[in-house]
Amino acid sequence: MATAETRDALIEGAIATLREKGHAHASAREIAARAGCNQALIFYHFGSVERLLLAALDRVAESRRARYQAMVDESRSLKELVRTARAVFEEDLDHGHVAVLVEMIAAAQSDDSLRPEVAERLQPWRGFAADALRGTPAARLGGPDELAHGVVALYLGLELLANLDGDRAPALALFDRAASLASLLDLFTPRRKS
Amino acid sequence: MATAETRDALIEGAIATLREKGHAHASAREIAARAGCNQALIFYHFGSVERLLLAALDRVAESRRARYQAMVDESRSLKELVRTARAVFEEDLDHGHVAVLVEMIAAAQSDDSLRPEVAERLQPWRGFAADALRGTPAARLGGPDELAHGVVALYLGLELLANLDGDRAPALALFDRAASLASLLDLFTPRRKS
DNA sequence: GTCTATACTTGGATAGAC
DNA sequence: GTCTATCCAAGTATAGAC
Repeated sequence: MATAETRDALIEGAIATLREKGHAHASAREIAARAGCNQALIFYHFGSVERLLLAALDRVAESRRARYQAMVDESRSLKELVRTARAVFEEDLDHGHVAVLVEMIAAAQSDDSLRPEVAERLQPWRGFAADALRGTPAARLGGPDELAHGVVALYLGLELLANLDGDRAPALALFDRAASLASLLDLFTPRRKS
Repeated sequence: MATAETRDALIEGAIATLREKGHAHASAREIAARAGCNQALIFYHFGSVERLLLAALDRVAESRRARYQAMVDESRSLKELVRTARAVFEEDLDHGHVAVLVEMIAAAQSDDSLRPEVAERLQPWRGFAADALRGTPAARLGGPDELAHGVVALYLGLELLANLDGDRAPALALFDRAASLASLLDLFTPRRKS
């Protein structure tokens, strides 16, 4: 098989494994089985399991970033932004998109070689969240950068709790409260950036 | 040695290991070395490594709950509550108290046997946060239960990001913004619960 | 209650045939 | 480029001596 196809299958296998089994059980043998190929190929193509997992993280992060960008572009008010965020949150939970990210972030917490790699790949998210808030009435509540940091942290925390409890209702209720608050803020500054 | 002392040493060893090496490297051998005793004793006293880790989680969770309760009791306004929360957040980061919790929550994400145990042990935190907010002007922004869920999620998320980046400044800046907002809310409802 | 010794399992990684 | 075979390290858990 061509190199590109095998690499692709391995990356998809790694994503599926991280999502369903977590970083702790994302072994070379498990991933290779899902990719339908041999365990040794991981080391041939990626050098180590860790580097394959980082490639998987790259793919998920980019795919989600694109999705979030589209979400922001479609929203014409802060309230709309919050409501779409709620929909995307459910989408992420249903498909386990963010679960992959959370697994890698969690694993990086106490792994010195993984930490800088994961941190670098999470960087765009903060910039993205800051852009989304800029020009929005929410920016009146604080600097966009600080607010963006909080939004990312909250999103990750809500994902963590929703998976833990197997119950997304509290998170969704919070989104709804935020939407009410947002529509209030929209009254004073109804228009978003030019 | 007496049973109680060995159990205690093992629990402390488990806490230290979770904090410094994470759940992935919290093995029986590593923990026993820190406790200054033999690996086999873990199975004699706790039955399995997992059950020892849960005992460690119990101890940390209870110790933090007591600390947070004291913090809430000392605060006379929402602004004071936020400022003390900021101080405790730094305390948690410095000593790695919440790191232990985060490790267990993260590990529980994709471990069917761990998930319900960890979820049960996190339960009091939401109730605690809800109590802290009740009677506070923050309750005007939404139901205390929903808000409490958000506060816990945000706290965990901020811890995750601060450890990842090795930089707590963005989190602290966020606390400061929240304090400003809180003092504004205090103007309208200066007094807390009777 | 605590130790040593050991059985058993899983996983990362490499060598070498094809 | 992909496979089989294999080495080696690390981990859980138990048996049995002390």
